[in-house]
Amino acid sequence: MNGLSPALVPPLLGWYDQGHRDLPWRTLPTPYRVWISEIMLQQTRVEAVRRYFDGWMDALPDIRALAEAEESVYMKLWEGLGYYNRVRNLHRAAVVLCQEYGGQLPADYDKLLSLPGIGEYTAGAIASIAYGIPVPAVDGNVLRVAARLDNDFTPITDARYKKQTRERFAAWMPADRPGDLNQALMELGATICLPNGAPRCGDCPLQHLCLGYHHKNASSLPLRAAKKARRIENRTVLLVRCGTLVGLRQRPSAGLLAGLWELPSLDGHLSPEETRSALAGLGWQLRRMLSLRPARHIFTHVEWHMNGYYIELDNQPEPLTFVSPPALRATYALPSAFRAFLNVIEEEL
DNA sequence: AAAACGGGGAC
DNA sequence: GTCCCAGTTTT
Repeated sequence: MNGLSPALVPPLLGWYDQGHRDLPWRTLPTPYRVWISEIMLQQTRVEAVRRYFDGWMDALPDIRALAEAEESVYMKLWEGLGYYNRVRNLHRAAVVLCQEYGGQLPADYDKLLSLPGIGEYTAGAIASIAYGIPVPAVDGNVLRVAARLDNDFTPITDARYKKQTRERFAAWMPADRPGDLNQALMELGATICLPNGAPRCGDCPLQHLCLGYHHKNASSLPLRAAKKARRIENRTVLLVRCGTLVGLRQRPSAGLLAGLWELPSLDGHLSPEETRSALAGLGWQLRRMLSLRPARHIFTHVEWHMNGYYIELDNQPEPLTFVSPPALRATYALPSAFRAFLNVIEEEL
């Protein structure tokens, strides 16, 4: 009954070797593939990443291809995956790698850590999985496993708890198979030591070491800090057509959904009359206008409550960009928030 | 230390 | 509805 200790290594690796999920980025764990997969996996479930990984690799097979890619290309490949600064940082890091590291990811934890988008977890994951360097990779899974193993009620959202956990693993990371050990810990968290009070302790290879199980606290752990309430933003979204073309707008280069394309919108929930008036003031020549079914989209810290209008125009006013549905599908990265309204022209997309 | 930053799947 | 995910960066 040791809690988090080196005693977990043999049973955990033994369990991992008996069978684990077959993940595309693990079949050929080159540094580039490990890097891309780890960035995609930040705050994102494995099943979501599966749909993106191979497409990315086909389009941008190596670091140099990424460094030389147009912004619209890598943004489109990331469309719908969220946290879009991740893909901008991937590109920035690829440029640095080509300029300063000969187009290779360095086999060095601190050099990896210095790259844009690579923090403590990701540096540890790349170093251990791609290069066999004995450093920990402490993610949300590992924090949950650690809190239960130790019967520790410290909120795992506390930055000190994460740092402490990382240092405890670092003190005894085995030189043999550090990448598999890190992956086994995450695999355990994702398949056995499940969150939300639903651990499958009966199937756990570490049950005999687990203080949380011993004290019957496994399903009560870990503790997390309370979440903040989201603010609500009311928008009036416009699905604009001019002939067969769709009117898009590019979002500002900073903030929420930075740099992505979007359906144009107005602040607040506007009535048809208010909308007509506002658009006439902008020089939009309305031919036709229909109400669309309202929709909501929930982000981490804000909710959009959206009313929508389908609008046909006789002109193509600034600052809109008018694109054909095939061009929209192929080239313009649109966030998921507008999906409900785009469904109106789904058959064209 | 807290907030910003997406989206979706499971309950 | 709530939870939380193979987190990082900025404030």
